[in-house]
Amino acid sequence: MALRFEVLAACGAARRGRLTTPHGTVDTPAFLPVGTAGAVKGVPPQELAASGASILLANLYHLALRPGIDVIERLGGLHRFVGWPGPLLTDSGGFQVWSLGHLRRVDEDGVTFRSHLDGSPLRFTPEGVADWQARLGVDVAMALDECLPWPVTREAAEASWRRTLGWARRSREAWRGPGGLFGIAQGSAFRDLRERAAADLGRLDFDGYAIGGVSVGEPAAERLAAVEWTAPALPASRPRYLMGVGYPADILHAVRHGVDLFDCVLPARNARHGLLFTRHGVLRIKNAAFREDPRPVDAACACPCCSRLSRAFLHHLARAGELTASVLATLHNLRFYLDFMAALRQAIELGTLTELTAMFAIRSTGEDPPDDPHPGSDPESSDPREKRSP
RNA sequence: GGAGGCGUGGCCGAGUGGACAAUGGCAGCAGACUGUAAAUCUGCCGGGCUAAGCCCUACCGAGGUUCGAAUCCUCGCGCCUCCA
Repeated sequence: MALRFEVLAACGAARRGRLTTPHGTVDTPAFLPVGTAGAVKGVPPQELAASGASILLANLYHLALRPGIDVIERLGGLHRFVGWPGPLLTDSGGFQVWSLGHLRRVDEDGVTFRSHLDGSPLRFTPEGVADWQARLGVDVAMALDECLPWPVTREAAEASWRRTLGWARRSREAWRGPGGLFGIAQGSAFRDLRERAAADLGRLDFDGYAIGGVSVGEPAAERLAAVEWTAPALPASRPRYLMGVGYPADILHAVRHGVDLFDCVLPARNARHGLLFTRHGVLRIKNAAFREDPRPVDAACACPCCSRLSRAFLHHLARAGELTASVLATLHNLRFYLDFMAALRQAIELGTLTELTAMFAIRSTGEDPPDDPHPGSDPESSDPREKRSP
């Protein structure tokens, strides 16, 4: 078996684990920064390691389109190509079935995309996707799945799951890579379907199991429910991976239900858009309130940004549209997420999970963000400009 | 001295008799973002109200023509270009 997963400690359903891959180990719960095209936008691979990342996510659809699987293979595989020697996971392109919904056609055998770059057709089948990921040499490959939009009828969700399950089976049989292969459970917002999907998938003996089909625009309650239904129904001996989630509160919630791995574009994208995560809540650095704020973004953070730069400077760079603002903010948000995950791991070992909500300014789980017309008025926040995380 | 051109909301800049509180862009104020077609997108952006409607004040200034003027005329003021 290419991957080994051990559960080192538990706290309720939450697990403190270790995933061993061909390119190194991943302490779980872990967060995977999203490097769609091979790098997190604005962050060189070396800096990523310094931020505390142990495993990086890249995207097969985007890499297959550009520069092409052949090119990466000839250049010595994905690790060498992107300059990241640690564990790598590639998403299969299943998410693009949703996000690029108008550019693809799904049939029983697979998916045909029309390139968003030049319109040329590109065929994705379970076997082809497994083969590409094997040739890239990734540590964790994802089976091709159909990520459904929300909402969707029960009939559509059921038919889709039957198809995705077939693809999962074919992927499992086709997998010849050096790393492990994860299957992805779907089921949309239907409890019995979610539970059945988890059970169906669990019988296929994957190296890990993902919960897919969330964070596609559904209400928070449904997203949380999908996790609560699916996670416990997946094999306990393998890592569980919640794809595309989320805010710290979502992550904490999922960890409490036994999820081990997460990935999300939020820390990187929000950073580029001027939204910074801090231990005192969220902060929109471009807001006028920070123009002359000499304090660091988060005094408790050791990222390159917080260790010597002021909010005022970051505010200035962001307003000036300077590239460096994005770089610094991304470095910070990633560091925040990775610190959060480290704290989560420690809390599971110590049995102090509950205290995290205060440490990282997490308001609650299981609720949509409140419609507060005056955010920042939380009495627990030391500064009215620091807003609580959703 | 002569000839011509131009002055529009914080800035740039459309509009050249009614559909104009006045297109755009920038700046400004706020918000969104969840397995990345995102360094993106959205809302507000003269003032006031018993606000999807109404009322004021507005296109350098002052007069005028007209049912009606940012748009036409006259006179100022300011700026620019060319020729001497």
